[in-house]
Amino acid sequence: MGKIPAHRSAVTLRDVAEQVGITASAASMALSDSSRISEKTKTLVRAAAAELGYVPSSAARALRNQRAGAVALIVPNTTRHVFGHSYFMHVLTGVSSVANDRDTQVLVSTNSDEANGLAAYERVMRSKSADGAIVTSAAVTDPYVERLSQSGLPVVLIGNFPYLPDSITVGIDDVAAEAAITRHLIQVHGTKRLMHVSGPLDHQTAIDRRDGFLAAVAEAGLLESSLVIEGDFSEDAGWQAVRSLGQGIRDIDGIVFANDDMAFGGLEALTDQGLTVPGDVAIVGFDDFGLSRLTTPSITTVSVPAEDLARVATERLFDIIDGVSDGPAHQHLPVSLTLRSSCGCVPKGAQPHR
Amino acid sequence: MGKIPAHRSAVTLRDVAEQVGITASAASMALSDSSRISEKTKTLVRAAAAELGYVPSSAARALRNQRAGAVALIVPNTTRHVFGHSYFMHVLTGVSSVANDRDTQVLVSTNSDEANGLAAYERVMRSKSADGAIVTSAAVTDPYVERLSQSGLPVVLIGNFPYLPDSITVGIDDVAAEAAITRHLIQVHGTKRLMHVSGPLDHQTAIDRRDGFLAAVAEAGLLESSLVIEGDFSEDAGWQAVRSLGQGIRDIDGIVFANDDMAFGGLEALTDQGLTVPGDVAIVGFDDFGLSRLTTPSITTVSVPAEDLARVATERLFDIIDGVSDGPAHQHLPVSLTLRSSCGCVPKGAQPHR
DNA sequence: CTGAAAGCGCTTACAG
DNA sequence: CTGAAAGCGCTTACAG
Repeated sequence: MGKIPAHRSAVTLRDVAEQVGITASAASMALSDSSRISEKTKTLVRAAAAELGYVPSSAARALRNQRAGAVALIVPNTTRHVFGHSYFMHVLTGVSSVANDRDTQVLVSTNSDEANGLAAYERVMRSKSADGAIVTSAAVTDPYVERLSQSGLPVVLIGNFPYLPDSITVGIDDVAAEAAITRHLIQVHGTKRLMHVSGPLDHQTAIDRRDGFLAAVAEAGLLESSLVIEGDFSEDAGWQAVRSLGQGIRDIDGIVFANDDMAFGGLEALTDQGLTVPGDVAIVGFDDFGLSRLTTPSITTVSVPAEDLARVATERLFDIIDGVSDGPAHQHLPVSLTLRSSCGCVPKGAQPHR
Repeated sequence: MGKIPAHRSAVTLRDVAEQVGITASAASMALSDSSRISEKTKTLVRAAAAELGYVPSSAARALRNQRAGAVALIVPNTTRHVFGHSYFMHVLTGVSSVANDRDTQVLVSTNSDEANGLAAYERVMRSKSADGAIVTSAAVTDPYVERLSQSGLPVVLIGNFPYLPDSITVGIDDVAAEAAITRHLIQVHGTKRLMHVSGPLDHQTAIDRRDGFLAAVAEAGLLESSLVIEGDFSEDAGWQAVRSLGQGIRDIDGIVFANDDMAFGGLEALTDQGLTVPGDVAIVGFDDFGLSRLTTPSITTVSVPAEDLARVATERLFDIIDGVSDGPAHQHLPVSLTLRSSCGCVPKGAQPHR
């Protein structure tokens, strides 16, 4: 009693206004630099706001403006296992940086368990906690992605969703990229008997990369001598795929793994069997989220610009939220081939240590 | 005109109430299961809400209740580099799972650049976008952590902050853990000339782990023959530390790396120089965020329960928000030693493939 | 030009 | 017991 609680004393616009001797309305206009308010008053109000440490209430603003001032990053739990931690950190970083520039909060919805009937991220949108969403799911079978993208709410998907032609997407051309790296193996390193270890084929990314592999192999007339094994993007799956061939692995001279994690596992399995990489078998991965340059040998891979994808997707999302709806519905960002040792490009030991 | 926009038609409590023929007030009470409302009306209201797809406006609720219904996970950008992606995904997962159970949103503030004077996360709190914050910074020098923890706002820190005795923290006992794993190297594997590669010594974690190492070495009477090199938790630093000794590395028979990433780099450097691990030199790491079991040899390490830390911290945060302020100010969760090949425990090749 | 009311969507304290 | 007003903190359309 008599003591002012240190933290519960939220400073409101009214406090600022009173200090200057005007109404909250006027103070509001002053802070938004309205031409109705004199420069003198504006200066006074700004000073008072700074002195009192005024920060607008996000709730009041959201309610009044009918805008949350937040975007949601939605991560279906299955996706996390499929794409790994680094991918999401890159995406989160990209989303955050764009959102920060717009003074917008980032809400992460991992949908840990879809216990409550309504998917966690559906609630986020319906409660208007966020003005729009970035979705990173890739499972072809995820019904929520479809619902969300058709809800009319501002949503941008990262990846490719050919079965949702009306959605807005930002991705890479997985087919072309996987074809390109496969061609590299064939044309530069002369591999003739290739294996592809794919991702889970209920994921568009996995489908596309496999198709890219098959296209490159077919155009080189090597379809007959090639094979595809389905994995699940995990390091373990790469290991299993190599092992599953038994001694047959010795007939293979090139392996295109659909991501780096599987390449790590495959590399381990090959080494365990006394095969050298790239000497006996050349291998390549996909993603380049940070580990592929650290293995021995380092992994040749396709560098996916995850952070840029997120950044572009978020900018697109803001455009949609703001009613700017031009721009291509489906965008592809360029990727680059990162040539390292595992394909035979950089001689072992010759590469600088990072 | 005449066409009802599909998505902007937010259903409010008033819509629900009208359908039942009561006031919004009554509908509100019905949905919150107030004893003032008859069972019959409650049933009607619930049905109407379900039919119309009513979800309460988070902004209106927040404004009225003076509660955001969200917690913030604050990640100073320096920290991300220091602890890596996996650590944050574990923390995020832990925070999300507890927040989900409480129907609370998770807001991630990465404070990408502290351009706007006020740190991004200070704005989050001041604008009442979140009711409390989990902070994962570890830099001893971070002034914001101190300000935030002394702001009176509900804040729980993950880690140890001895210089902030009034803060609420959840961490592990880094000193004891590093001492324990060092003792393991000495007592079980008989190492006599030990090196410690520490983290950046302006981080409490780095200081504590170094102190743990020194304590164990001292109690074994090996202080004379031991040395400490400061790293920065990066894989590269581990590599550099080993290299920096030149041929002197051949006098070392045990290395305690302050985290796994540095152990990876160190392992590579050792192997490059023709030294075998654990044959010539036994090494151990710290963290166990997923990669240490995949290297060859796999890395013996201290398993840090990052997700549990986050979970406990978040539960604590909710208690504080709810005014429950008992419980220890500084909590330590137990850690476990995970014995693998790099210390010499599991004979090479004998371990099952993950 | 400027003052001050209305209203965003809730919840609960108050009046009847 | 129950109906309906008041008010959370903003912003802007409206009245003067």
